[in-house]
Amino acid sequence: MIKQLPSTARSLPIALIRAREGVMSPIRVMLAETGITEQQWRVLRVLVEFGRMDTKTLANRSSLLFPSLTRIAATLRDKGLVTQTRDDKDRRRQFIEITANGEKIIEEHAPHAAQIVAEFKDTLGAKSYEDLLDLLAQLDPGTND
Amino acid sequence: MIKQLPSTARSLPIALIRAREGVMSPIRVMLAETGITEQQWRVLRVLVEFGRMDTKTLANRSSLLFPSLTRIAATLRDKGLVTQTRDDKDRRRQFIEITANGEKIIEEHAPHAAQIVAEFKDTLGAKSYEDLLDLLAQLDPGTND
DNA sequence: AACATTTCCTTAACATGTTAACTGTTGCTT
DNA sequence: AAGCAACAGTTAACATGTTAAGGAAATGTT
Repeated sequence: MIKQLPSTARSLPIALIRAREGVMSPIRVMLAETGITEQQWRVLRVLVEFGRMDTKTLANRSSLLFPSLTRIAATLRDKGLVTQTRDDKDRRRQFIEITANGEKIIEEHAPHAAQIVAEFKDTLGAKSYEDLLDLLAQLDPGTND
Repeated sequence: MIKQLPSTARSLPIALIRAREGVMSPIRVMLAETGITEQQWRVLRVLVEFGRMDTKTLANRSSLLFPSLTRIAATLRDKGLVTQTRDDKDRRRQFIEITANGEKIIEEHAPHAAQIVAEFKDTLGAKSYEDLLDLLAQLDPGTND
């Protein structure tokens, strides 16, 4: 019997995709004028929040897989938005740091981004919004971070 | 000021990504033994649930963009899991239908998939689980479907 | 009928997701 | 010191996400 699966309308994975699409849609419009992608924005934001860090930590905090981050870091470096430096003590490791130009992009668009987020908070109501974040956190495998 | 943005730990887009990753992780393990991808699984599931339909409707119900569906449909056709036929009345349109082999894959793995979903339901509790789906639906742009 | 417009779908181009194989370093063992 | 496992990153290969352009068929307008 196939009815063991929930209808696609009430499928958790699909609901997550659609919600993400709904949230990202206006954000993508905002990002279009920055010239960087959603993931690049995420990386820069993490760098602004936490400062210079090694690639592994950056990948985790940005919720990106390693191979993706390798490519994204190269792109950001070519755009002059971050710098990459080797660790002298452990030459396998690499540190990534945001540049002034990188910070500028985040700063210039932070208000707009904040406004978009605020609108979703209004849509759901403050309490539901926090509840949602809590529920989503429970589904997150790396709740240990 | 950059503090206008919420900490990445409480960012809605990032929370959605991480939750999705948490949910998809065990599902991907299950899919690995089917030989099809997550999106291909989604397309087949929609076809099982609703039957033969045109590409546009299939794309919407599968939460896939058109170009993606074009490629996925071609892949599934090559694997013999779906068939594509032109509409005689409107030869622009194309109908896609699941094959017996396609149905077989869904049926054989539906119990496992249902079990994975059930475990998440247990984790959150039945009520929270439904609340979550409701909240996610509010973020979905196409709540009209 | 001729034309532009719309619709359904495909292709193209670039970025990312995902898994696996590979390189270079460091650390540990013997 | 030689050998080997573990670690940090990279590269490769294939599939998908995303936006834009293209192609073919249907529709609307004049």
